[in-house]
Formats: sequence, structure tokens, C-alpha cells
Amino acid sequence: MTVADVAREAGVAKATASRALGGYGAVSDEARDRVLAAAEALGYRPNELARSMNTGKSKTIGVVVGDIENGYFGLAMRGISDAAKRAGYDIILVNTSEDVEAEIDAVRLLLDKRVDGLIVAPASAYRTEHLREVHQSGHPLVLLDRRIESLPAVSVGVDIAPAARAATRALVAEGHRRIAFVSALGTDGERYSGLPLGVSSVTDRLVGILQGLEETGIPISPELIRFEAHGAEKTHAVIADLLALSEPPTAILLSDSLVALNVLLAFRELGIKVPRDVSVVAFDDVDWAAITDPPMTVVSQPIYDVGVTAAEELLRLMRGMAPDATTLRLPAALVERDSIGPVAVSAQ
Amino acid sequence: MTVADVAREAGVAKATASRALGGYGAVSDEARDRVLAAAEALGYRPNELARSMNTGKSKTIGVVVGDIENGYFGLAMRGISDAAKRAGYDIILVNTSEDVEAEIDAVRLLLDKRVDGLIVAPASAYRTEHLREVHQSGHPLVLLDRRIESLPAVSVGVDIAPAARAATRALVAEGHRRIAFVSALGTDGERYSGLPLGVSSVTDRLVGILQGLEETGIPISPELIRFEAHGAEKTHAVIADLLALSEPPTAILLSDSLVALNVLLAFRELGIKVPRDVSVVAFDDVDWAAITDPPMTVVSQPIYDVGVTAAEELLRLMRGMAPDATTLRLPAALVERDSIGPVAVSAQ
DNA sequence: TTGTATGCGTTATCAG
DNA sequence: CTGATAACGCATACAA
Repeated sequence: MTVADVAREAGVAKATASRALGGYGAVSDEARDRVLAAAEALGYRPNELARSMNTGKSKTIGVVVGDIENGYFGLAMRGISDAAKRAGYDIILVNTSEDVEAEIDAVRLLLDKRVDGLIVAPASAYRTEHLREVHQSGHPLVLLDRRIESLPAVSVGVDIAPAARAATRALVAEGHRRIAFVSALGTDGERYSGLPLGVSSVTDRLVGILQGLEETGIPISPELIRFEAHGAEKTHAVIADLLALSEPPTAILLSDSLVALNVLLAFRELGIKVPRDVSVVAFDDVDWAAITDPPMTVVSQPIYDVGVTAAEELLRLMRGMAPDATTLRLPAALVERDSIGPVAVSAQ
Repeated sequence: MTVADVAREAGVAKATASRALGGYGAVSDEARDRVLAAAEALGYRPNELARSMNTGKSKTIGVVVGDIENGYFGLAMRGISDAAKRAGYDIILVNTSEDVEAEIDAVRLLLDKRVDGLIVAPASAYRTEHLREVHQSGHPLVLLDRRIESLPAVSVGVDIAPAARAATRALVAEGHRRIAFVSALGTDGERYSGLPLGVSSVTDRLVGILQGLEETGIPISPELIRFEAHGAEKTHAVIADLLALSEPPTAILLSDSLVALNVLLAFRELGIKVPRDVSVVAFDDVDWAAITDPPMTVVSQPIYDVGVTAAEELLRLMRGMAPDATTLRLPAALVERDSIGPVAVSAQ
């Protein structure tokens, strides 16, 4: 069933049928009625591919994320999806497994499929030529969660540093001076040797933490800043290593909910009690944070809204409007529950 | 940059350039080299929309789920995505918020965009005309997680009944005779009045449970079968109601991980201890199940594999091959941890 | 092996 | 307001 069929059935020209069906141009009421009736009768459905071809618009946006299985992106995805749907857009979702090569391919393929815009959570802050090309060639692009300093594209994420600072100060207020940070970020085995890191959202956490430390006059100990904690085993090793230090941490900040989960698992295996032995604060107020023992103090992030905002900014860009700002950060907040306690006597 | 540009640059006809670029038909090595070089020089990228238009294939599959934010679908999505990518397919993801109308629209729109196939987790077992149409019109369709009795389309899910039966028997083995089942399924306020339910995956759980009960000679108590437990408040109400019964349950089976979370939350508020006061088994071995207090006994489901299998079955269908089977069920397993205990003395 | 001409289903242009 | 006709970018039957 094509427009031609409908036109013939309605006794009008293709152009008229097309106008009536597409709801544009000028069509007499009578002609429109005949066309619509014919379309209904024939069960006509437009071929969106053909339509896209000469409008140049596909009513589709591409979303490229590292791990859709991760609750963080799942929720952001939901926000993107809801906002996009409201505007009549569909979403092509590509999961890169945090692999830059896969990201490069994905971006190219999505452009080949003529998506109207792109939302990308960049896997790396270093390999960014492909995104720069996209941006410079005028394709609407919004960076999700992570920003790239050298790329003036719009980025939408969470203003995490202030909350990280607040979390750190909350720890210091309970007497903690040996405060560790554990992240799953891949650093090719290298130890911490200064900012920035490869992923801005992790950098921002650390920036806030270091600021909180400095303000309270606590010296920064590079040996307490740890990466590569992905997976239960590696995380267990990182925690065991940290605890074996001559001056072990009395508090640990956990970079994301997956790290938090693995750390709690390691604690259980090692017989560590929170907050008796170690105090803990995790980034991201995941749903299960309230049922851990004890309920976990966390930095809550408006992830769904980040998704909504990212999509809305992209829509602005696609309409040719100026973005609200080149870097949009939504506020995070410290949600105090019971995983912070005073420093254990034996550790003081 | 179009094929025409490349052809001109390479000094060949459009058709030759098209063949060289598309990697089909017969092209001399020399011509191919010239075309590829020209394409490279001009930065040519194919317009996949145009390509799709006359091949009839879009290399895209549509996936329609109720809630991408839900870890279950997030993981299944990952499986689908991985399998699809291996075969060179992209995915258009639509979230329906478990709304049938949204599902109907989504299916129609995806077809308009000429997806090559569809994977749908049906929101309802009753409103299925749209899916029947899709199937009957010959479009490759795979049902995810939930099957529809009257629809002979391929469905891929988990063989949950045997595991539900095993879970029930494990409960009975510890002396439980008052065993409840709590689900988030919407039933318009109606109480349980027989099978099947609106969602086959929930029906299957109940079938297994009832079977386990019958086999062990325990009478079925309709008042212990509860629905509508979605959200923390409603779940709290359901639990409070259950516990206020003259003969309250000593064990509860939780239909999914979200229900489990809300029930644990309600327990905490009500001062109920697991398994001292109530024993618990939850469906779906969500990542945090191992860190609850105590670690939770669960029915583990191979969700990622369900996603992979669904995508692979769809690929078979799209290739015109017969499906492996019309109903594919992957095995579930009872993972025993510590949330099942003997019946409390006061309740016996 | 290569080139020519035509079709895919729309929208857009321009007379009428 | 309507109709014929030309794009859109590519694939493909057919001829050379």
C-alpha cells in the first residue's frame, strides 16, 4: 500500500494524497476526507524510510552508552526515552561495553542511518576525534554524564563535586583522617598521579573529595586513592590491600553503586562491620541502598532528570536553537543514613 | 557526498561505484581500487536510508519493553544488543511503561520505520490484536519473557515453574504451611480467582508454587496470594495486611526483585526479622541479593541468555528459517542462601 | 566487467 | 487548491 494506491482509490493525484496524508500544504476538506477514507480502507501505512529520505529527518536519535545493564544508564535511558517520545522521536540504542573502538563504529553507523542527533556517554576523554568530527560537521550532539574539556559540545551531567566535598566533610566531622576513594575506572594499572582522570565524572568526585580534605587540613595520601576495582575479585583485592596498609583508611568513598556492592561483599567476606570498623559513603542512591545493613549514606544523583535534560537539549539543538548552556550540571545531594560512624578506637 | 560523486571522481559509472562500495556484483580489481580510493578521499559515507529503501532491509530490529529501568529488562536488553550487534543489526528501543496503548503505537511506528523484526515483551495477555496482526502479516516477531497462549509466535523466556515448585518445597521442608505469594501485577483491585493471570511469567510462578503446595498436601489459601504490590506504599500495605491475618503467612515468595526490595523495606519498618519472623524467597537473583541481611535465597534466572536467545531466534526468523521451537524456556535454579528458616515457635 | 535506465515511496517544485 | 514531474541516494535488471 503506497500513496499511489491511496490516490487512485480516492480519485486524486499522488501529490494531493501525499499532502492530505502528511498533513501539510493546502488540501480541500473534501479531498482530504476522500484520501483519509481511502487510506483507512486500504490499511495504508506510510513508509517512514522514504519519508525520511527527502525530508532529511529520520525522527530518530542515537544514544551511545557504555553499559545499559548498569542501573545508572538504565535510568538515564528512561529519561531520554520519555523526553524523546514526547517530541515524537525514536531511539536507536547502542551499547559499547565501554570500548572506544565500538563507540567510534557506533557513531559512524548511526550517522549513516541518518539519525537527527546523538547523545553519547564518551568511553574515553582521550580518544575523542570521532566526537569532534561529529560536532564540527554540525550534527547535533549532547554528551551524557561525562564532558570532554577540549570539545565545546553541550554536556549534561551531575554537579557532583560539591556533594563529594560534603560527603568528605561529613566523614571528617566524625573524626576520620584516613579517607580512601575506590573507583572501577581503568587506568592500565597505574597508580593515582594527579588529575584529571580519563572520565570526567570520576575526576569530579575526586576534585570534591580533595577539596574537602584540603579545607579541613587533612593531607592527601595517594595510596588511599584506588582504581581498577571492577568485578568482585579485583575489588576484594583492592579492599584487602587498603586494609593491610600500616595506616589503613577508617572511611571509604565508593565511586558508584557497583563498586559499593562489591565492597560490601568484600567486607562481608573479611568480617568488616560498617560503620564500626570502616565508615562508608557511596555515590549514587541506588534503590537497594536503603536496605543494606546499616542503610547506606549516599550521594544522590538526579539521573532520570539528567536523561530528560540531555534529550531536551538535543531537541533544542536539532531545532537549530542555541543550547541553554554548554555545560549543564544538575545538583547532587548527600543523603545521610547510617554508614558513617565515629573512628574506631583501635584505629585512632 | 553520494555514489555519484565517488563515481565521477573515480571515472566510472554510478553502478560500478555502487557495486564496489556495496561489495556485491562483479567489479574489476582496478575499478574497485579507484572507487575505494575516491570514496576515501571524498570522505564518502553511504546513506543507509536510501540503501534500505530498495533492499527492503533496514538492518534494524525493534525492541519493545515495559520498563528499561528495571534491571531485568536492562540485562535482557544487553543480551539482545550483543547478539544483534554480532549480526550487524542496530536496535530501536521503545519503553512503554507497561502501557498497552503505548505498545500498540510503538509496534505500528516501528513497522512504519521498516524494522526487519520485532522483539516484544507484551504488556498484556489480553490486548494482543496488534501482535497477532504483526505475526500474521509475516513480520518476524519474538515474544520476550511473556508468552501469549493464543498467539503461535516464538516466545523466549524462563522455565520458572519448576524452580518455583522447588522454592515452595524448600519452604515446606522447613515446616512452613502458610506460604504467601506477592506480585506487583495489576489486577484492577481484584483478588486471586484462578489462573491464568494477565502476564504469563507471573502465572508460571504461581503454577509452580501451587504444584509444590499440592504435592506436599498443603491446602491453597487464596487470601495468601496477593497482587498490586507496586511501589513502597502499596507493598507495605499488602504486607501489613498479610501479617494481620488470623493465620498469617510464615513464609513469602516475592514475584520479582522490585517487590523483594519493597518487602524488605516494609519488614524493616515493621520490625520483622528474616528468617526469624518470616522466611523469604525472591524471584530473580539480582546483584544485591547477596548483601541483604541475611543473604537472600532466590530463584536465579538466565536473563542475559534469554535476551541473546530472543535475538538469535529473531535472526533465524529474519533469515527465513524455521524457529528452534515456538516456546523456548531457559532453566531457572534455586539459589539457597539464608532467608529460609524454620517456622517461628509463636506461629506454629 | 561495465554502463544505462528504472524503481523504491515520499516530499517538494512549479505550473495550471 | 490540484496535478504532473522532479528529486532524494542507492540498488538492480538488462544491455553492451
